[in-house]
Amino acid sequence: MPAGAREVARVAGVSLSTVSRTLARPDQVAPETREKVLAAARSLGYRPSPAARGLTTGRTQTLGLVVPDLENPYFTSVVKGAQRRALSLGYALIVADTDEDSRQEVELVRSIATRADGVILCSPRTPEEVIVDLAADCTMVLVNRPCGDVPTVTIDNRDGVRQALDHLRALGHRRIAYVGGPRGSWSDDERLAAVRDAEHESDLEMIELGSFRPYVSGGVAAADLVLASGATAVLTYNDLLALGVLDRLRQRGVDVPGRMSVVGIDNIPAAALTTPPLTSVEVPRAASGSAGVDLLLQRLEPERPVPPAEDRLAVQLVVRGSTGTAP
Amino acid sequence: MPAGAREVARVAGVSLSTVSRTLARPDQVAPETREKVLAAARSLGYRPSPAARGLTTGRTQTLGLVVPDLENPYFTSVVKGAQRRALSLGYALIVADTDEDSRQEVELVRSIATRADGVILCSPRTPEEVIVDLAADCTMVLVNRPCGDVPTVTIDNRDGVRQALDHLRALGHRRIAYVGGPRGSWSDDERLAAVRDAEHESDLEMIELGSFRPYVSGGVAAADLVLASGATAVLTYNDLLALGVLDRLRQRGVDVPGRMSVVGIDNIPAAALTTPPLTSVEVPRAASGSAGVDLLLQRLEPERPVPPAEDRLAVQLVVRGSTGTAP
DNA sequence: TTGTATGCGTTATCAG
DNA sequence: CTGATAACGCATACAA
Repeated sequence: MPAGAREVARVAGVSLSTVSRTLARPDQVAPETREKVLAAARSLGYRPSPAARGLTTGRTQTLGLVVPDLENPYFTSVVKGAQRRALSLGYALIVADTDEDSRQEVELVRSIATRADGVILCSPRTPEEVIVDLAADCTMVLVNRPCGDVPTVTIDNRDGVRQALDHLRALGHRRIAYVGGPRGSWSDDERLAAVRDAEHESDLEMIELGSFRPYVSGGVAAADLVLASGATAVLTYNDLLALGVLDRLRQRGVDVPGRMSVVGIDNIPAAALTTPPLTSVEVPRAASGSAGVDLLLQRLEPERPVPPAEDRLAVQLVVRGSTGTAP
Repeated sequence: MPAGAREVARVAGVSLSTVSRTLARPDQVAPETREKVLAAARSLGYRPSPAARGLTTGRTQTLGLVVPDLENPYFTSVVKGAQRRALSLGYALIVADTDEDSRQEVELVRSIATRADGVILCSPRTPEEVIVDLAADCTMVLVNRPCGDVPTVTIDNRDGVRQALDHLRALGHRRIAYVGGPRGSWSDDERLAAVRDAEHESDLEMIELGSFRPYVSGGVAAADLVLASGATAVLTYNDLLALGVLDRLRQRGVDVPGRMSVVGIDNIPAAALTTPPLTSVEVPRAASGSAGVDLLLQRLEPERPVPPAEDRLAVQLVVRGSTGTAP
């Protein structure tokens, strides 16, 4: 149904190769011929077949993105950022969700890798060896976890925790709980490490709780432990956990921030809408996705002049109503 | 780098076509040969090139999905549902976000259509003619808006409004505001029509407000109008608007549901987390995406035995704390 | 049941 | 600057 280059050539009265050349390197064809070809192409609504092109060039102009859960607001933003950037660079983006099941992840990535020039993988908990293995025969980059020498874009987790704890400390809190996320995830490791550093380098007394699954339900469960711990403030692994904590505290009639201050990490959209609004560490989620694309393209097209991809994104505490002076 | 069918043939000691046949129609090849081929393929990590296959078959085993905004929780779920279903049927899914800019939508769809066997389009506000035009040379289906004779999966908007209003009426409310969404969107038309029907068929007095952009900010703006209208309850076009309304009401010290009851539509995850939790009409968002894929496949592979795709999905009111008896 | 030959739509190479 | 021709990797007649 769609017109092919052959027909464009016929209509324009030139050869097939001239058509191809006109579209690929317009400057290597006579202006006059160029116009004829372009006109013919336009009138026929010609669009080169990416499949055919890919066969000879080896490039599909398509990237892949694999995340654990599309509905997790964190990854939603990563997808948005990656899609936007990919599109603007002329690439389509295949998106896949592993449903938190890292077993099918390898197969998924391999499958996508055959249709794409490279894939961006968000996989917080998959074993390092598995990823290194994968990276051996798929060109890929990682988001939010370093692994071997696979190119990675990360965020400054430690600084985020530091900012949050500095804030709480300034408000007079000394006994602070940390509600941990998925044990073994790089982010949780980093955040936990920063928590311990803070404890050693200041007069803070940190109480480590967890791990919890990084969803609202986990936070609900954590809240009671936090209360029992005698802490006057709590920092959670992410905002979803914080939302759960807030919800449970409200249920139990605990005043926030009067009796307990709460800080989350990620600054997802919902954070601004709770009662009270959640103080949270803003992390550049969309920028992570965008940077993932840049990093990947840097490998795919070293000649393209892309901005030197940042690989360690900065974070910034956003103070809202859920934190106040210590009781 | 990746092994080709030719090499598999060499290793297995058979011809190229036998390899191809073994994978496509295993029963038309001698069991013994089959094993040899499969073994060779496995040992080489052979994966057929989708591009090459697509060239001869005309199918890419890829679908496209275009939405206005990936970060809108409504579409996030549609994407999740579509991705899941596509994957389970052996298709990859290219996802694109128009950033609410329907001008680039046509080009985007066409571009994706060249790489996919069909595309699912969520486009609430694009003019009908534009879509009909597009559907003329792209095989596509629509989600959440009927248009000409393009296959569409919709939800039962009218029934949703009816359920919401029945609920409020049962609680004694008689004067109810409706905060409208994007004028001209099919969903808003339907919901508005249901609102008017309800007014004519009962003793309800409906106050139409709007239109508002279907985001939290719109709800914040709408809240003051709602208060001024003398209504005792408000139904919003969607949950995001309802969240905005709730937020503003809290700011102004209005008791919910004591002085004002609030009902949203969509039942997005955040609806359960507000204070008070939001009563909302659950709409099967993920199922919409899933059904979109089914509908598309029904056209692409009429022979495949798929469940007869439902094209009008049912909704169900979920009552939470934001609604109570009329003051 | 298996192998041979041809074509899918494009790019790339090379000769004109 | 342009045109003929050979790949690209696989599927599918058709022949054996």
